[in-house]
Amino acid sequence: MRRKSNATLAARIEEVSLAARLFRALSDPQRLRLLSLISRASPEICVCDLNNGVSLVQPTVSHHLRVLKDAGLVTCERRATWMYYRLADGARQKIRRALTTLFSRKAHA
Amino acid sequence: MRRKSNATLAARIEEVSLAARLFRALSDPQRLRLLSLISRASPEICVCDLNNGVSLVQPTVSHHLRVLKDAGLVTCERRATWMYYRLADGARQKIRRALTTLFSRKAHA
DNA sequence: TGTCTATATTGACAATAGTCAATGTTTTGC
DNA sequence: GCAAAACATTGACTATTGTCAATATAGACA
Repeated sequence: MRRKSNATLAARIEEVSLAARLFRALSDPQRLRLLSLISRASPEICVCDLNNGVSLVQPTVSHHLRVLKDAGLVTCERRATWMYYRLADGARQKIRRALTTLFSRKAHA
Repeated sequence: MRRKSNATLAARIEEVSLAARLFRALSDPQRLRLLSLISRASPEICVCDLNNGVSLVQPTVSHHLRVLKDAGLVTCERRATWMYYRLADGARQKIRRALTTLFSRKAHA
């Protein structure tokens, strides 16, 4: 029984596309700095602190946070007037899996 | 004796910038597919095979290969009229190190 | 209700990036 | 040297992205 089919090929193309979107979220220095600040928080950090952490105006920070959230790398929660961001569960694993997909020998169609 | 100084802060900013550049090279699906083809080759692959591997014209493939090379992810070598690309030594480690920089708790200034 | 604070969204703009056609460069073989 | 093949580079065009100013939204509190 063959292990590869058109279905898995299509799935692999989708995987590559997902991986690319993930890496794109990581491809800006300011966004990387924000993610770094978030990932080192214990376990969360207020947006106001993030605003102070980079040399960008507030709407730009908000934009980057949205990109990180859309990529599934962070989650946020509102408490009172403040928004708290934290690393999403399995964010590191998600990236590691993307790399595995990229480099593993067997996965090729 | 304090372990962090302005010098290491500057170094960290540079590290973040480098990491972002690395991830940017990985942020395009077609380029990711090319890198995937290269990484699965044993141990190298001819550009003509890469051209057949994606649905892009030759100059576009050449452009993507240059981006990958500039990022230090692949190397190439000419033999006769053919160019052979292979994964750069330590390409995986380079990415892994970028992720470590990004997520490690201690490295923050 | 109204005001203040924190954050998000919208709109505009410049810069960057992906793509292709056309052209250039290098090597081979006659 | 010349023609052909393999690959790279250039130039042009469009789409996407990062940034900011202006505005909107949501919650706290008087």
